[in-house]
Amino acid sequence: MSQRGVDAATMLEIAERADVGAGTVYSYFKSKDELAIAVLETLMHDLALRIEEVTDTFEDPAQVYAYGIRIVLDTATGDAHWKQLLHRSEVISDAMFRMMGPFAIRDLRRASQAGRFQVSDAELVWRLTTHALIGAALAITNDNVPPGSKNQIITQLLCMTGIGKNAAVELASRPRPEIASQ
Amino acid sequence: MSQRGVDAATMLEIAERADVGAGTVYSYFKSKDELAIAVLETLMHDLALRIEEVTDTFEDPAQVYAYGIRIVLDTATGDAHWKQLLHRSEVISDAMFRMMGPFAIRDLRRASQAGRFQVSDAELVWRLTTHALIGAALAITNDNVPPGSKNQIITQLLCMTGIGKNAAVELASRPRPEIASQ
DNA sequence: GTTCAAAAATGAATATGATTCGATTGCCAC
DNA sequence: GTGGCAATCGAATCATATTCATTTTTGAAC
Repeated sequence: MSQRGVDAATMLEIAERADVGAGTVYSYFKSKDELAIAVLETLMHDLALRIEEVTDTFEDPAQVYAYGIRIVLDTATGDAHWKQLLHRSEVISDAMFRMMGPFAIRDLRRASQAGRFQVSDAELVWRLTTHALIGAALAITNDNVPPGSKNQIITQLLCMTGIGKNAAVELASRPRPEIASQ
Repeated sequence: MSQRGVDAATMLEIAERADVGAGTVYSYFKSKDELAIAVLETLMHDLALRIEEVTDTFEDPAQVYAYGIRIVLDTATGDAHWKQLLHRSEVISDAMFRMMGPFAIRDLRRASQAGRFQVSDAELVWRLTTHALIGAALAITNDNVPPGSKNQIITQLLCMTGIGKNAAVELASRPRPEIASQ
């Protein structure tokens, strides 16, 4: 249903692909925007779960967080579905804040308790991070930032956790296990 | 021309306000989007110049940067024109990157040379900062983040410059001279 | 198996608003 | 005055999201 991005597709195309009439979509979603948000939320939640599967075995809670945001960045810049969505960045960022927030905020707190991060307001840090991350993904997609800067992007975002520059660099460059696809 | 936000207004309203025919706008701007971008760029550039006026007298280059992003946050959350524009955050962020970038990136470099910041890629830091800042402004406007968090927002963003947590807190809480209005 | 009311689905019609374009106007050089 | 060029106009076009009167499906009751 989100093959080419909800925004790019017309409601007619979406309805056709779903094998329903044009009006039927509206008995499931109040508006096109709401449909887009629902698709986004599904996408986000799925990715969050796949990340959890991998980070389950990590020792360092700071690494759980770092791995998560890196995978989001990789997915947002690599996956065709996501690329289409990127030009509604405030909608994406918000969906990300809500769907992945429970995990991310938990990790920020855990890592703070473990003395790795120094985050007093985890919600705020996560809010800023989502916007910056999606913005960075958009910039890479538009060739405004080279894909090779991904490591540095993650490093900068980790700096917001108060971990300190050197530790951030180290954390961003740790090897990353593959994530389950789809 | 941007009384209520370019996006909210129809092209007919815009044309009317400018006392021209509906089609005439298109001899100046290729599309509504291009018009919105032009308005945005003007807004950004004006603000950048007004900020320069104040920071001209600052001693500490780090404070120049900190003051600038704080004023942008205040303006984006306080000014009616800006609020309307916020829900196209990727467009705003991009205009901000381009129009205020020359100043901001200069300040990031100056402060780094002065040993206050530790920024290796000023463009990247500025890119992330614009997205996070506009995202934060949107969050405040939508009551997702209390306006009282502004100081902390600036603190977190300053952390991306590698200045360190304590120095960031201090920098964000310095008194701020008034800026020229309009 | 038939009946019928409620629920779900339909898609043609509506509404909104960006964009186009042929006609019109204003302007200037000669 | 006149020809021609550029700017301007706004009605017509086009694209799409959304609505809603009608049709179809469902499933409970007999």
